[in-house]
Amino acid sequence: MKRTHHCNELRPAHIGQTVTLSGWVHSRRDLGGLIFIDIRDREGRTQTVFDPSDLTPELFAQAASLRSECVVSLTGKVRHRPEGTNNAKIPTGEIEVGITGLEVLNMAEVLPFAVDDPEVASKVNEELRLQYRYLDLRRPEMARNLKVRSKVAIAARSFMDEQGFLEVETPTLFKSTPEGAREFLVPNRREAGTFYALPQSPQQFKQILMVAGVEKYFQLARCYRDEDLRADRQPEFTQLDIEMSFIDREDIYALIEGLLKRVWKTALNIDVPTPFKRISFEEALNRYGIDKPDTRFGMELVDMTEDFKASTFKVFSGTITAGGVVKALNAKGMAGATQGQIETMTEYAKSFGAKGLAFIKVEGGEWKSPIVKFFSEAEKAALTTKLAIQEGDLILFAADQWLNACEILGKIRLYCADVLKAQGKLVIDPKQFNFLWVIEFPLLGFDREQNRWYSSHHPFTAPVTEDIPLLKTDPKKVRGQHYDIVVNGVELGGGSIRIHQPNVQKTIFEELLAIPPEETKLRFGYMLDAFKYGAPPHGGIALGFDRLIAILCNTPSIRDVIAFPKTAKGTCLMTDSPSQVSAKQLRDLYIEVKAKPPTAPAAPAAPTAPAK
RNA sequence: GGGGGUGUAGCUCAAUUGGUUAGAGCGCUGCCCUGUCACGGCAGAGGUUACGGGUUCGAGCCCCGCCACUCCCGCCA
Repeated sequence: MKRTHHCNELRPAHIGQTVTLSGWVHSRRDLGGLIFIDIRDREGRTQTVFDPSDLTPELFAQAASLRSECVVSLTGKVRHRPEGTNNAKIPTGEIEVGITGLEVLNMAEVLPFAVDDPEVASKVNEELRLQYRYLDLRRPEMARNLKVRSKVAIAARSFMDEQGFLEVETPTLFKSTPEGAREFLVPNRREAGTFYALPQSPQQFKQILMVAGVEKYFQLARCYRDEDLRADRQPEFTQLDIEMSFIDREDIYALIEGLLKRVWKTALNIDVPTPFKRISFEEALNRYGIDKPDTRFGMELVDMTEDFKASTFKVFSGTITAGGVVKALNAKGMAGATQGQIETMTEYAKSFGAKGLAFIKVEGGEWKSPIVKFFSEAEKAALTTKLAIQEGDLILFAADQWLNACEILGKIRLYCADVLKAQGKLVIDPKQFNFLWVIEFPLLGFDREQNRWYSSHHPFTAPVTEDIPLLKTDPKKVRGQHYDIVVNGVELGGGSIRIHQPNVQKTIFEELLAIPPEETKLRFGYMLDAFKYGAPPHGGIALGFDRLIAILCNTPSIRDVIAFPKTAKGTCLMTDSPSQVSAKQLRDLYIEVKAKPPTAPAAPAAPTAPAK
C-alpha cells in the first residue's frame, strides 16, 4: 500500500475518497469498541477510526496492539467527523479516515521518552535527546527547525545565484595555519610527521578565488575549530561564506541587507526594513559597552568623566587623572536588587580587573550607597539629570580605562536586562529584530604580555584608506575596513575589505604583526605570490549559518538547529565518538599514543598525541 | 584550565532538621469501555537515589573523590 496523501493534506474536499496514509502512530485512544489512531508524518497528523463493523476481528485486534511510534500504512475512506467532534487544534480536524486496511510496517518498542507531547518532550534531558537523536528529530518542533534550515539554505543559494555568485567548494583538508583558533589535525599516511588541518574558514581559498577571477563567490561552508564549546559554538559549524571583487563596503552592506530581507521573508514572513543602522565600534562601546549591542532596550551607558574630574571621591577623580573615565548606567527599576545580584555584578567588574563596583540604590526617596557621602551637590545634580534618576532605579558606576569601563558596564547592562526580563519588568517582542552594522573597528590591538600587535579581525583586513599613513606612525589609530552584522545582540557575521597589494600585506605581516619573513613565506607564501599576478581589490563576509537559523527558530542553542550536534565536551552521544582506533590504524599513520588509555569503561576519551 | 547548576522509577519531578516500607503525574502491563483527540475507569509491575569511598545508631540529604550533561569565564586571528 503506497501512500496517496500526506498526513496534513486531507480536507472536507476529499470526503468520499479512499486514501492511504503512511506514518507513525502518534497517539492511540482505545475506547474498547472503537479505536482512534492519530497517524503522523513529517507534515502533520490525521485522525483515523477503527470501527469493528468495517473490519475483520483480526485487523481490529492488530490495531489494538499498536503502540506509539509504530510505523503503519492505513487505508480507508475520508469522511466528515460527526457533529460536534471536530478538532480545531489541527488543520485536518474537520475530517477523519474510516479505516478498512492496516499494514504494520514496523513495530516500535516502548520509547525512552515521549515524542508526542511537546510539553513533556521539550523538558527531556538533553543527554537523552542526543543519544536518541532520531527520536528527538521526530518531534514537530525539531522537524520544523530542520525545515527552516533547509528552506533558508535554499533561499540563500537562490538569492546568491540571482546576484551572479558562483558557489565554489573549497578543500576541507587544508594546511595548518597556526594563527587564531586551534585546529583539528589530520595525519598524513604518506609522509610521517606531516598533517593536514581542517579549515577554520575558507578565508584564504576565497581570496585566491578572487585572484582566479571568480569575482563573486559564495559557499555554505563547513568550518572546524578545536576550541571549547558553548550554546552557540560547536566544533564543526556552517558559514555562509561570501567574497566579491571590485567592490567597496557599501556593496557588501547592500548585498547582505538584501539577503537577510529574503531570508526573514522566507522563514518568518517578516519584512525587514533596510538599510540597517550603522554604528562605529567606538560609539557601540560608549553607549552599550559591547561591540555587538542589543538595541532592543535602553539603559545606555552615560559618561560622567567631566562631572567627576575634580571630585573629592578619589576613586573617580584619581582614575580620570590617570587617563581613565567614569561611566554610569541606570538600571531602571532595579533598586530592589538582592545582595546576590549585586555580588554577581561586582564579580563581573572584578573579572575585568576592577577593585569593586560602586552603586546607588534609589529607594524611599533616598540614595542608598556607600559612596554618595563623597559627592558634591553639583555632582549629584549632574547624575540626576544625565541619568534621569527616579525612584526605584539602581545606578552602577565603572571608573577605569575607557575600554575596560565600557566593557564592565556593558556586561552589567546585559545582566540587568536578564534580571528585569525574568521579573517581567522588561518585555521584548519576540518578533523584533534590530539589525545593526558595527563598523570602523580598530585594525590592530596590542598584546601587553607578548609586547606585540595583533589583528583584531584577521591579518588580511585592509586599513581605511586615509589611515594607511598611520600604520607606521600610530598603529593604534588605524581603523580597519571591517564590519560586523549584529542582530539583537548576536554577532551574525563579519567581514572586511581585504588587502590586495602585496607590499601593504607584507608591512602588516612583518612590521606590525612581527611575523618573521621566513614564517610568513611558509604560511602565507602562496597568497603573497598570488597577489603578485593581478589581484583585484576584493572583500567579503561570512555569516554564522547555525546562529542565523537559531535566531529564526527562536532558540538560544545552535544544537537545536543542527541535526547531529556534539556535547559540550565534543562527543557524539549517539555514535559514541570520538573513539579509540586500532593499533594498525595508528601504525599506518606513524602515530603513537602516549597517554594512558582511560580506565572508566564507559568513557573512551582516546587522547592522541602527534608522533614527533 | 577555572567557576556555577543538575543527576532519585522508562520520562518529568517530590521527599521537613539526617529518622518508618523513597512518593506523585505521565508512560508501561492486565481488565472494562462505540465518539475520543491530554479519552475515561479499576488493578498491577517498576528504584544499586549516576558511580566509589567516608562520617553516623541511622545518609537520597552531610564530607571526600569521580563520571556525565549543562551554563559561564578563559579560549574562539
